[in-house]
Amino acid sequence: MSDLAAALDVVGARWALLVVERLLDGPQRYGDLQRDLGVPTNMLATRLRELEAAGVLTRLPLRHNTRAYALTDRGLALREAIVALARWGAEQA
Amino acid sequence: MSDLAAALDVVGARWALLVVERLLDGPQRYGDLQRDLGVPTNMLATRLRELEAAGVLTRLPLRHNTRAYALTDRGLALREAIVALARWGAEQA
DNA sequence: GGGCGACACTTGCAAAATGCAAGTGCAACG
DNA sequence: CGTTGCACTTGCATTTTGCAAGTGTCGCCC
Repeated sequence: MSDLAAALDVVGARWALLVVERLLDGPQRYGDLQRDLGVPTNMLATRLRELEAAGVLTRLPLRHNTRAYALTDRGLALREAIVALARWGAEQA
Repeated sequence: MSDLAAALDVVGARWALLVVERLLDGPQRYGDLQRDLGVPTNMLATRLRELEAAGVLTRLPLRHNTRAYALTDRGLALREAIVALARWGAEQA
């Protein structure tokens, strides 16, 4: 499997890169991600589980039953790729 | 819609970026893409149609009933993003 | 000129991913 | 002790993906 295929195995699923992009601005809570991205709640829960298992993000416990999601170093390392893709997307206008 | 979401609308589907990556080495024929990538034939046909419609690649007619697929300038502009993603994928080893 | 193989697909259907809407559990607040 | 906010889960419809087999066209060979 190529390096690109390996990357897509982790962040190639729908919404995955958008979630990571949102977290580049700092830790976010579940409800914030949901509202900002417009992602279906079950998909968001699934992606967060997968991305956590892949070591891309971690859960930060906050008060009582709330938590925030934050990128790990591996997640932060996606910044370059995300910026490059977003720049390409911007050129389509 | 964010720039990243716009990009993913075009190249976010399964196999799309892998097809583009393969074409970065130069024009390829249908059968070559199929064998090299291991992509199901109906998916390949669908992706090639979509990527052509999006202006990412074009068909080059060859002899009789054969053709090759080549990246347009817009397709070539994906090189940076693909390299960045592949590099990230390689770091997972 | 009829059969054969290569090439580029299409078609039919099963399996998996995605999306929508409603429901669950739990802690704090009043 | 009922209500509210948050973080999910669950059930089911829709869409996407995948597998396998079939179609059409052209050139080649006998």
